[in-house]
Amino acid sequence: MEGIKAPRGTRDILGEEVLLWQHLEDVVRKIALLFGYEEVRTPIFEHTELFTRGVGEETDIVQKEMYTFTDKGGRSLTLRPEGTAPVVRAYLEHGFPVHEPRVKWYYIGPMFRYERPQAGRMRQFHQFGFEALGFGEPACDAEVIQLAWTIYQELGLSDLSLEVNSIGCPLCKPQYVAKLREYLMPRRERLCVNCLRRLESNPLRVLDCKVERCQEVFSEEGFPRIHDSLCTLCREHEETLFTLLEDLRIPFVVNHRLVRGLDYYTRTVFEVKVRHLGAQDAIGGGGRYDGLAQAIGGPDIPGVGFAAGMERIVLLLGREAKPTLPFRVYLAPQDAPAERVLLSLSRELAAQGIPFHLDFATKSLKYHLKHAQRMHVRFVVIVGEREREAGVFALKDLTSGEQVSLSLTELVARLRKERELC
RNA sequence: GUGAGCGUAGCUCAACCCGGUUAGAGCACUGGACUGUGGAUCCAGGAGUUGGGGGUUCAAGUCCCCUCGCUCACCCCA
Repeated sequence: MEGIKAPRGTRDILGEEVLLWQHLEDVVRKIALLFGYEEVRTPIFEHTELFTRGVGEETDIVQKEMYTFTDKGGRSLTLRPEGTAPVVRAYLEHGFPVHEPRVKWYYIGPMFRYERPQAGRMRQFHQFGFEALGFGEPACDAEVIQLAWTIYQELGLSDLSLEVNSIGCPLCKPQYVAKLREYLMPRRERLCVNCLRRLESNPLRVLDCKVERCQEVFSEEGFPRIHDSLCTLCREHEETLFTLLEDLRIPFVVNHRLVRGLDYYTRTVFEVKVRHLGAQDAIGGGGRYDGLAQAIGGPDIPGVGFAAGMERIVLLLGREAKPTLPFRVYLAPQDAPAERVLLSLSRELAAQGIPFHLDFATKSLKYHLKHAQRMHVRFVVIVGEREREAGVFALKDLTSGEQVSLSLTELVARLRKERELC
């Protein structure tokens, strides 16, 4: 067929699924407000350089997943693959380091990565995220994790696991990388080709290799743990965070192999996983990125944040109870004059804050009632010749089947009451 | 980028192995039985270039090849 379809890796969100998305967004905004995070909206595309420098040349995102294009002015632009670098760019661009160095922001919106789609992975996907810029304290790491945890709880998600690790800072990370390389080089025959490549380009990433033979190497006695290479400050940071998480009664496990894909992370990294979601089981992750602001040309500003995948969360929400449909009144005119009456009524309902669906007289009453039922609407207002002559509105309750004649004021009062009860 | 599975009506599927007339059914939709009253029942109707192209054959939805798309997995992540 010549019909144009949504491009690969994109999709339409419609029908009842929209209610799930709205619910998720409502919860995110509510919890953000509670924790004092303000919304920031950055462009969907940025200069490519922001991501190559901010996310890291060696990352999968930059090497193979970016939607990069040249605009008519010859600029290289990229559809944002993640939210943190743009937020930090906005922070720097608007001079926050000088006039308000400590901000807590959140965002919700689409991200783009060129990958083969599969369950829970799309080329256009959506994330919400929180970023605390200018905060170097471990308590802020704890707050961000608590924020994430609170949202998942508010959404009623269960079976979640939180993994935490520290990958050090520019002082101690290189020392560990050196140790790691030193340990692995004599054993390189036992590593997969992928790990051999990463050992050169991005050594930390070998840790989360899933090849069993590689993991055997990493599990052996004497394999250097990143934890043992942390400098004093990083170690203190980590210990404080763990204590605070325990205070907050947020269950977590330390995963010494958790490194995460983006180059900008320092110290704390964490990931939230869920069972029963197929291969793509991470529904959120984040960490500290004290080097990011400098990497994209700003001053030395610490930061910590997290991002969550909304498609994956909606998949989980969809398995729970169906969303409750909003209250709505169906307006069913029987003839042209009745359309005028109901059109006027609709203006009154709108003024009173009562949602409605107005259909038109080209359809039979039978159609209207059937249609109203299919829309899960409980109340139908019918106006035909009889009602017009009597100057009333017929209100039918589809649940009980009963029907009453009401004046305009009675009708509005009744509907307001029903809406309250809903 | 690699691998596997799958593409038939708006949706779910049948017919495919083993080629054979006009590709069927349920749901949904529209109308009617019921000329102003839904859910049930019955009847009727619209709807398909069987993803696209090529090949084999007297004959292709069915077999073969190519291509596009979808799905899942690898990779990696959200």
